[in-house]
Amino acid sequence: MANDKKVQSITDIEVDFAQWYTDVCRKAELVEYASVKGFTILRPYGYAIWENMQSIMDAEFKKTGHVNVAMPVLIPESLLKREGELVEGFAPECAWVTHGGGEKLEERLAFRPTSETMFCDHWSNILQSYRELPMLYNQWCSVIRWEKTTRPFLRSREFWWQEGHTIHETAEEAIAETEQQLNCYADFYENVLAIPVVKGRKTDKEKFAGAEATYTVECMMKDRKALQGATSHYFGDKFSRAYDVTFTGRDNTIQYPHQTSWGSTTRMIGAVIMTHGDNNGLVLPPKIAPIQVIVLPIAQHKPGVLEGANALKDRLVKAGLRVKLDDSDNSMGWKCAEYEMKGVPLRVECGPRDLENNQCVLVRRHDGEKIAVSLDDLETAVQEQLVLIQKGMYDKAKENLTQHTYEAHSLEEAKKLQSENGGFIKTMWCGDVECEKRMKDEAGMSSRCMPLEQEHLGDVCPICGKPAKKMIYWGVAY
RNA sequence: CCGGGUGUGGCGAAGUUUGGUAUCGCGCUUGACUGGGGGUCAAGAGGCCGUGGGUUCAAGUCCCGCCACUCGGACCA
Repeated sequence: MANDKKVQSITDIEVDFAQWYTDVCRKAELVEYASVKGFTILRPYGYAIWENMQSIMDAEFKKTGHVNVAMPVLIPESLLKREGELVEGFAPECAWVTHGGGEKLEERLAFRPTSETMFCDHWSNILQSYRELPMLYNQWCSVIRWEKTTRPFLRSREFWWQEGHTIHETAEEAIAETEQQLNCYADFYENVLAIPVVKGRKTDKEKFAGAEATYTVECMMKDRKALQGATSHYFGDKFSRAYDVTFTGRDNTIQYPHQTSWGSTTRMIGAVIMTHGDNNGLVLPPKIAPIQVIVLPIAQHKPGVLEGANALKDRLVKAGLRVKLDDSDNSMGWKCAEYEMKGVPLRVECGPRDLENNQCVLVRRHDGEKIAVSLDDLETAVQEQLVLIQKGMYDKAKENLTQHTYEAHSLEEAKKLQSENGGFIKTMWCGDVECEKRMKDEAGMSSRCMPLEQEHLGDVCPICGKPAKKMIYWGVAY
């Protein structure tokens, strides 16, 4: 029942995953393409999801002392270029402003691809004493990176995100911040988005340009490809030195603060789509769903029905839920399909027969289960279901992750597992970038991360045979 | 950036081979009947066929250029 195809306008997930994804994005009215390639319009429904994500995350950031700021959108070229690795990493994908008011600028300006440079520049002007540390900043904004291949949410030339930037008196504090924010992301993914993650450290090849260490949460999509969910970076004092950010320490010497940055983007919406979605469209976890409950009156022109349905809606709103009642003249079938496409977690059906029996019918989006409940218990029953749905969605995604994480002891085995099953392949690794490149060339997989929770799978690197240093996850990534 | 594909009402397509009155489905508007899984009927509105040149009595259709989008590859949150 749950897998019955009810929405005809969305390509089947088994037929063409990429097309299915695009169909969902558009049929659920999340995005529309804009007139410049790689730029998308986040439509009200899509933006509402983002707003829910934002408000939950923002509250978490504030709990740990972070404050929001707003930095300029343009970076002078000379400022951007002060740190070599960052320039190398980002310059190729910068968009540049060369003219202002019709006149050519003396120095061209980059649209921010990320804002480390501006935070550093700002700090170099305001920081004086260790007493002012740490500075725990965050900003919600969009950035521009001139990507060649673009897809809604997953890779666009402009994307919305939050970027946290902090400076600390000591390396230990900065490292602790990096870990804290990584855990913040992991918790958000698991508890809010209902997406299980693998927490780990990126290899030098995959880490952020200019970072000392990059930590990541990696998740697995329904097509078993990997998606980098969010990253948290430790910079040491590299940027501080490059941008001359200094403070007077407790011992009255000039010191360089230790820095972190961490970011998560609207890509998380893509992760939700590809983790939970099905052939009927989007499936949203209750915690971020713009509409948690859709109330559908049946035969609404019959006396008492609409009134009954409205009363029911009012009770749920009063209980603190995000509820909508659709009393449009569309047919029942149309409405069911519409809210399934949009991923509304719970549908409440309320018709003449139900009202006669003092009941209504709850239908769960993620598994199609129907439950008749007495109107006496409406609020508790609905709230209970939303909790169960949130958990049910996580469990289902966790099963996909666990089932498709494999262990390999040779390059051949890794190749075979990848081509037959997809998913994550875990192996030991010597730490050599050459082995990483070989895995990419021969098996098509990049390293995802070295999980924080290490397992001992053997003593040697399966690629080169040298002694192994770490257990590492591989996968085909978005 | 390399290779393939596609541009025709809001969306999806047919028509292009062989030049000859702009088609279909969905959606939209108005009204009626309906209503427990994308309802039925009726009447409407909406298109210089991506763009610029050329060939021709005549171009959506043929020729040349450009642009955009899209799918693979390389690069990336």
